[in-house]
Amino acid sequence: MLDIKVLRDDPGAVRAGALKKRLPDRAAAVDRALQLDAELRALLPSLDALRSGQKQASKALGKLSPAEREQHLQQQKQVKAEVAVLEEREKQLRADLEAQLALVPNVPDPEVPEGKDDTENVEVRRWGEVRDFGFPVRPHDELAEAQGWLDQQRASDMSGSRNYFLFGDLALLHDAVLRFAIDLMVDRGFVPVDPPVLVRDKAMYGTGFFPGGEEQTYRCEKDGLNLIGTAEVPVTSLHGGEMLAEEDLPKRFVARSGCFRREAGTYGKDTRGLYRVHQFQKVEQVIVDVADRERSIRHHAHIVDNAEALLQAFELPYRVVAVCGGDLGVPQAMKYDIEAWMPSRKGYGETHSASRFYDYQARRLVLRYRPKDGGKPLFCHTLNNTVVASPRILIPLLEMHQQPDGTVRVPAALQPYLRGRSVIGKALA
RNA sequence: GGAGAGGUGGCAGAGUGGCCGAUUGCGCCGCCUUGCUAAGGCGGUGUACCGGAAACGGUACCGGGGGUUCGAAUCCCCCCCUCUCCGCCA
Repeated sequence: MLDIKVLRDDPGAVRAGALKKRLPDRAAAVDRALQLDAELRALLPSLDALRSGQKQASKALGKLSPAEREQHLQQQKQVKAEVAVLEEREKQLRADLEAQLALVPNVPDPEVPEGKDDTENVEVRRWGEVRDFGFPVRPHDELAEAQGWLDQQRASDMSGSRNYFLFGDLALLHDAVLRFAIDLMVDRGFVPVDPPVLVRDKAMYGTGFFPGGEEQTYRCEKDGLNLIGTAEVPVTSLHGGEMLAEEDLPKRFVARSGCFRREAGTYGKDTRGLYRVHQFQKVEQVIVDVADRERSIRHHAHIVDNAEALLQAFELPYRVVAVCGGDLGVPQAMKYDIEAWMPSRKGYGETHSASRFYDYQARRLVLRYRPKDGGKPLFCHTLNNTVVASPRILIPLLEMHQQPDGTVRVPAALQPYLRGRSVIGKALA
């Protein structure tokens, strides 16, 4: 949610931002919001004056004699009816304004590249070499099935497509990457969190997933709860509605959770293997800090660096891309994706997504802090990034570290999490 | 799932129809007293919106939403949450 004052001051910039995100209908919401805002502001002075009169008269009424009282009572009933009409109008306008304002996307930063979709994201840097294997490379799913580590057939029979069973050493590796990720982040000063995975609409709305993301979300209608697609939702919402002290900021969290995504509208896309699945585990980093753009930008660089440290420890080549306008979500002001090299895809595949929001989420969440100098409360800035998502990360791990005989080398950083083993799997025929 | 008690400002905690946007305490800010520290005295201190250059004025807000009333933190209804007891249970 943007401040309505930003729309009043510079509607053109907000409209242009929505268009940069390739969301023309959301750009139209800017004008609808301003129209409603103007109507509301035209209404309020007269309504307030009317209410003021009513309030005073009511107060006086308490002190009148019974005879005078009767006469004034009739007058007051009239006023009451007038106020009721205007209040109804006010309520409607406020609700409509809120709804339109919620549709207005965050304005992308100037540094966000122009572009229509992910093919126009701009590479910022690369790390690591895409080595020449010198033997036929097995796709991760074939390798994993051959090792007895993966069963997608029975998972589909049981739970539908895009589900999986992991077994044996791959199940252990899955857990190892997650635990490594948490340790890495705890070492870097983040507070570990195990959040709820079922949340009310308020948290989905507050983080900007609703309205718009309903089709991507599993919903437990009976209880009015939603399964989260990322721990960003509960963790960023953690202090929603609260007034933090500046001394408490920044807050840095690292959360591990199950993540659930319906993947509606992706039929036929990434159908193979463990790339796009309905349920996965993710370790997510979230930062809440003061309203300072420069600081947000620095945090953004840091959370990208945290993810790069993990990929480097996993010895996986990757690149960082600046996400273009058309591929940017509604609430984000700027986003970097990190993509690891995946031989079976013959390309880089997204493993991390680092977003900064400024106060867009905090406004929706009413997440505020009181500045040290005792000034007016301000909305916080929020950011988040993946630390690791698994099983997706297992794709490059298996594919890049496989050996000619079908065994898989374990990077040194992960060996402590596998009881010191440096290789997993048996020699395949 | 059943029974009860509660949800009030940054925090704690009064307030059962008009004198309440709300006593008081803590915290915070300013001034004063005081060799330092500790302690004390006086004053100030909620949020949002509207109007205003500002001073300031107005309105709304006592978990959320409806209702009764000229008037609601206070009475009624629905929902959410917290706590205690009982039941069930990984």
